[in-house]
Amino acid sequence: MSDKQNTIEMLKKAGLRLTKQRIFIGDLLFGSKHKHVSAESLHNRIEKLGKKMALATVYNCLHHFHKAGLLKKVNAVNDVIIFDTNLCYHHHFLNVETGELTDIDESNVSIAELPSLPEGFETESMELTIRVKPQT
Amino acid sequence: MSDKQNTIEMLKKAGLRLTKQRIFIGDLLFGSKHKHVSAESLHNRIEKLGKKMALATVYNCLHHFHKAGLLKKVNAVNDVIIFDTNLCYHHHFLNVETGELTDIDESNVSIAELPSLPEGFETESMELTIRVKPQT
DNA sequence: GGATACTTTAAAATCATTCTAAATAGATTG
DNA sequence: CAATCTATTTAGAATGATTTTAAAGTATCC
Repeated sequence: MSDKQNTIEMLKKAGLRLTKQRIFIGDLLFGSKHKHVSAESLHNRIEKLGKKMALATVYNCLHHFHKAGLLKKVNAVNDVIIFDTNLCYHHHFLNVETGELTDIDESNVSIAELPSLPEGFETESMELTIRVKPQT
Repeated sequence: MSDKQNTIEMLKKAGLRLTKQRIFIGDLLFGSKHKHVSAESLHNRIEKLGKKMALATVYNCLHHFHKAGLLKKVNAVNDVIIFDTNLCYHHHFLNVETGELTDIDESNVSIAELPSLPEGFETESMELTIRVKPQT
């Protein structure tokens, strides 16, 4: 099954309409490796590949994918929203100089104790961010 | 020693000039309880107290306090920078509906294992964010 | 194929934040 | 304490990321 077919299946399953733009972006994102993208960075990549697409479309698409559960939102430093194709619970190194995120292999972290949640709340997600900077 | 005197001592020690605005903001922030503020929220509070101060001044002041080590920056959801008067290493609950942060008592969390850092990097800080939402 | 509802798009609008340049006010020195 | 120097405040303009708008385009269903 080609990548394109995979993406189409994925979008269908998620109940999203099959548009050229979504299929194109889906192909870029849902390959073998997990990726971190911002709307801006993804748009740049698309333009470099010679495709024309409105930046607003990229924003729309990322938000739709997120709502459909195909992407995870990650907090980043430089007030840029980062989307992560790795949906499972995991943690990040954040390079504070560049804003670059790197996955931390899940097996390398364990949180031994957790506090009890406030009354009437449930956990949506949990993320450990280790901010790193070049050694001085 | 009055609060005002405390603030003045604090600013002096930090090598910051003593301006009316900084002393006023210092008095608001460095009381008994730890606080989380954004420039916007702090500015609102100041206006409600009947003081006039440019929003840019609040931004400047928060950044200066941060550079001087009097405040910690915290990543938040709604692309709003939050400053925290609690300087020591600690974690947060984040209410995803309201953006409200609550400190997690340090003794309630322990991170058992940590991954090794990328080559040539050192840790700047580390934060666990537990995103919570009202129970459905 | 045609009606309908959802998408894409370019451009304008918005929101948090930063910058600019002029006016003001601490700090320092004589 | 006055003169000077330099940092800070301020209003308003500028920026940068994101969202909205309204019109044109396109997927889906019958």
